[in-house]
Amino acid sequence: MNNYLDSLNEAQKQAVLQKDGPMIIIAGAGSGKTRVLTYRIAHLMQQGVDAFNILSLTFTNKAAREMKERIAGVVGVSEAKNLWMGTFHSVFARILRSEADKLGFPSNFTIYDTQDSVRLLTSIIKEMNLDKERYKAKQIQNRISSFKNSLVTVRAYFNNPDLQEADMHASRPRVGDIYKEYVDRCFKAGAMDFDDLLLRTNELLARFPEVLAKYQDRFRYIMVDEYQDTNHSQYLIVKALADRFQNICVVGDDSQSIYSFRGANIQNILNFQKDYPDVKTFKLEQNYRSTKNIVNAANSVIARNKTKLDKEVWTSNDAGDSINVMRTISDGEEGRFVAQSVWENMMNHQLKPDDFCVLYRTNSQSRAIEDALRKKNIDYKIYGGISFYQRKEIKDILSYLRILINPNDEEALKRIINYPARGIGATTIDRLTIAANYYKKSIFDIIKYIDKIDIKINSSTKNKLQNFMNMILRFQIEAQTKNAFEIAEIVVKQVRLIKDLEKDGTPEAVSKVENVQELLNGIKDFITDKIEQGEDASLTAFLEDVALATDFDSKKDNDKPSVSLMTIHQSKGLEYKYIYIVGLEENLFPSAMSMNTRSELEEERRLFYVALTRAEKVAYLTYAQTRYRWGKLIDSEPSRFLEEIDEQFLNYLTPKVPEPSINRFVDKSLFDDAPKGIRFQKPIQRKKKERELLKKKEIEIPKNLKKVTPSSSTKTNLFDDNVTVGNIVEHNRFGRGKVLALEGKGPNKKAEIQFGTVGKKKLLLQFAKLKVLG
DNA sequence: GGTTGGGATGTTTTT
DNA sequence: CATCCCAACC
Repeated sequence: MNNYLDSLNEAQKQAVLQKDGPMIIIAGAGSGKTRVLTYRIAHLMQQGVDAFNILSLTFTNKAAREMKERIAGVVGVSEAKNLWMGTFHSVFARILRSEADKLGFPSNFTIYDTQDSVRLLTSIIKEMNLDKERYKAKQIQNRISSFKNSLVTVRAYFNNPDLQEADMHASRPRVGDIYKEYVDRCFKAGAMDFDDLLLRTNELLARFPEVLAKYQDRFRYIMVDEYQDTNHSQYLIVKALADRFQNICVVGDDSQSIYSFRGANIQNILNFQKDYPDVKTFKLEQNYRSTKNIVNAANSVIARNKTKLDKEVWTSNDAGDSINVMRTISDGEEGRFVAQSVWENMMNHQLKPDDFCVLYRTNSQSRAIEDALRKKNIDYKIYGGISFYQRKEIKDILSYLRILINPNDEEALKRIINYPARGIGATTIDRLTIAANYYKKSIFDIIKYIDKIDIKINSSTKNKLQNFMNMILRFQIEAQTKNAFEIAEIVVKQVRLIKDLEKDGTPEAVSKVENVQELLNGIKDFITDKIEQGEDASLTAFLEDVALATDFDSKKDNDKPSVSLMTIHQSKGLEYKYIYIVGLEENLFPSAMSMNTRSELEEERRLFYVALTRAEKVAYLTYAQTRYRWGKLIDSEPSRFLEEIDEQFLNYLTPKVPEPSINRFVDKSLFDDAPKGIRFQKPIQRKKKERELLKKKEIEIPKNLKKVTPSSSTKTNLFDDNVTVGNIVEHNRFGRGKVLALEGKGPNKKAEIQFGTVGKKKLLLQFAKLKVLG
């Protein structure tokens, strides 16, 4: 307990012992950064700093949890509990909850995820009658997000001619109006998106000096990990909070800045010295993680970047193996190579699956690896991709829970108001939305007062709306006396979400039911865990946890050892004995989207640096000559990063220069002006032509003629009266079936038919075009 | 108003 | 290849 300083090297020790004033720790990859942070906090506490006065901002919630555990090992569990530790988003979400009223938000505001934001924008763009091709919701969402990350509020936008001109230039003059409407709608819904959690925190601190003073006084010692990946908004929060005591310690590595696409500004770390002139700088340059070959190879690549701080990462570890480079024919073969290699290494070196990690640039690359590992019966786990909480069936249930907490949550309401189907269609929702905009109320409020306002909705639909509302109100009452798990269980049962799925019986439906079950278990675990810890176990707390959770946060320790598969971005801060970096091809890694400017390419290079420095012992770099992308086979060139590694550290498992394949003898451009093939014409093109032809024909056929022409078959009849109970009939899609019952008259006449393929169906005879077989 | 299948369309990375 | 959107159909 008191000899923790002895385990540190000189540079680490200096950083731990530096107590007051601004300081920056430049921490090379694998240099024991977490160790330093942990001990520094523990040391502060031993020096008499109250845990309540320490704020530590980490990059993931998992990192926060692990650090807290390690600190608890030094200072004890009960003291460590009082530390403020977490991601920017989760720490400030918590603060915003307690101060929400000042900003006009309810304390149980909803957190919109990206999907919610995009849906809301889609709806706004539609309501404004804008061309959705020109105003793509996803792109607009991105743009708004970047505004918020650099603190450009709606008003700031309209005061900024440059930004407006840029949008004008992109033929999107209404971006500002959309932005304004989006912000208003979020406010009305009592919702904040991810960026709002930071932007509104800035607003809170700027507008309310007494609030700023309160948190400045509380957070007397502030630490920020992964500082190279903070954005402007985060930078300002930190600056404001640290302004009084100036006890600010930032930790990071400019060579590992990889999140500029979401607003991270590498200048924050590069310019830290300018912000705090009397800053003390510490450099951790000794790498404890990797072999000499890996460290030096990584250095040789990152040396090509121009934008960087001066530092020299070195190691006293063994030289280790050379870095293996493998070329394969296809992405499929790449996967098989990885699986085979993992298997052999496990056998030859007594390793477990969790000693291995496969890294790739894009999530879609996981598939080929996955297939190969599965065939070899090697356990694996994929991180990222579509998270559990994004799945439709899960989001639907969460939307019910969100509505009970905050009935104004527009996106949640729209998801579930007609799921399961209760006869509230698109037209009704549109009318409600218009009314809500007009009265400046939420849709839920409109439903509440539907009898008191002028709205064109018929009484039976009004009834359905009121039934829906009453159901939600009933749930709300239940929620007052029951815990999050109980209420979730009630919702799932009463809304019959599972029942329909169970009836379905398809493999997809079965897995959905399992997912719902898993969600319920997750809520239960959450509650017991929180109660045990003496923390907030409310439904609001759970929903917040879910909104800000990452894949790693949900990882259970009791999972069986498995090979990890993830994107390089997600691998930040992790380490594995064996690392496979796959897909080292031009246009994939570096990405085709990130080769236009020097700074983009430098970020790709940092990404490669991060990937390689995850490895402790052995690294494999693989690339494929052909790869499926968008379902099409394309040729690939090896990545430039392979060329950039100093060759002395490499071991080629395949000859460096591939044998030219047959199609490489032929210059394809020779045929560029050849007539578009008769035989090899793309089917899509043919279909397009067919459609055009059909269109022309349709115009030529008089409409009334079509009506009287039921079908080419004389045996079918539009007003089919010769269908009787017991008939065997044939339907052109459902196949053969037996008529079980008839109901209705004339055009409304329906038959209930038992089909062999699709089960029971009720069909209107008018449309069904049944062929009576007997 | 609900369902379904075809078709268009899009993939970098994520709190 | 996979998802989303829309038209056609029920």
